[in-house]
Amino acid sequence: MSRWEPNARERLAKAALELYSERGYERTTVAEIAKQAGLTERTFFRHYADKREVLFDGSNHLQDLFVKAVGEAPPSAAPIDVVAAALEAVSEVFVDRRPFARKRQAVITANAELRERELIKLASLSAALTEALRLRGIAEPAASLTAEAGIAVFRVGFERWVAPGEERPMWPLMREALAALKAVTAGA
Amino acid sequence: MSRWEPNARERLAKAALELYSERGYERTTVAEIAKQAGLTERTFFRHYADKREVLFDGSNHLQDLFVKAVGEAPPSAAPIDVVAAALEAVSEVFVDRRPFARKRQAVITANAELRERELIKLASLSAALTEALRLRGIAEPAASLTAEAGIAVFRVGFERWVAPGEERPMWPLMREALAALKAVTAGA
DNA sequence: CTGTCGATGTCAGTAACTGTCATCAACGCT
DNA sequence: AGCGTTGATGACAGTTACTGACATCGACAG
Repeated sequence: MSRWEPNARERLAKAALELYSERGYERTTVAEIAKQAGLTERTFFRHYADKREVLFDGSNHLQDLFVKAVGEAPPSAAPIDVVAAALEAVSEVFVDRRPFARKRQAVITANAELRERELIKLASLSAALTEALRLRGIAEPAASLTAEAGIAVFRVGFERWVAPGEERPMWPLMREALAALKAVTAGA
Repeated sequence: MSRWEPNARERLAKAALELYSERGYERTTVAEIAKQAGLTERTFFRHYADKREVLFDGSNHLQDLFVKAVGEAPPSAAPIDVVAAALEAVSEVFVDRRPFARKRQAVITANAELRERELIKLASLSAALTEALRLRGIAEPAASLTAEAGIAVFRVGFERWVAPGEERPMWPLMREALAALKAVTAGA
């Protein structure tokens, strides 16, 4: 018999999302989250660096997926097609996650601090993508710009995918966004 | 004779940049900044919403410049050319600001909280750009993607412009970044 | 049976940020 | 000249995010 209930980290993440949804991020204290999870405030900060981070536990996983997909693309593929392949691979793991994503995104969108954190996670993703593209022999600034463009497509596609009423799967939305970007940068 | 020294806001911004540069952002307290400026901590928070915002006083001005330049582009110009024109206009105002920009950027790059704030300012810029493009009749998602692409170019170009040893003016660097983006999204 | 380990609790402390009230030069009005 | 208002600042108390240090005690290896 264990001394404590297992899965402290997951309990904290769940409690945080619930409370942020109900009362709003700002009117929720860390002490309340910890109490809801049957823990203390100090333990919360042992699992998450700060009050925002608890909503971004999956971002490392997402980043790994992107990098892995880039690494597995055919060697001959053009940079933009590598990114497209990564977007397709990533889209798959979001199937069945839309209800959770919507709840989480509503919380993030409602608070500036959380939007900041989301942006730096996307920037980190972009940096990892840049590095993965460079490993394929793509030079700067093409690598950075391809990565930034890919993240821009991901952002726009994701926004539409979580939008209320939207029911199409993620990949077609990403493909549309990518096509729109290509059309726009083509010049006229 | 005035009751207080004038330009409290500017004094605070100057003191903050100096102290952040010398000791680092985290080891500087708001009380120290205020004291250096001959004011109190409470007054600091009357001028700036938080400890980060004091480094981003100019971002509204930059945003206005972007929007204004988009509005003044020839009506027949393609979206990407409108953004290019805006980048050129914006580049002009950075002449003579490179030493200041380098000092400020060094502080921001060294701290995650400040990078977050910088990212949300760029996101706000992107949103304003999107709106300005929509006012020209450009539909979604082309407007968003053009704006995001423009900001990506600005980011890459700016990064090179502030890099140590770089002496070329801003606009050629922006032009190069834009050309690289076009090359990359063209598909190869 | 015993010693180490690891997750948690407890507690004190710092600093960012906020609400509230007081102060007092400047300024306009009579 | 007198006087009420205004606006920028100071003073001060309070909340809460976050950190460091030390204590606790089941699990587990030997």
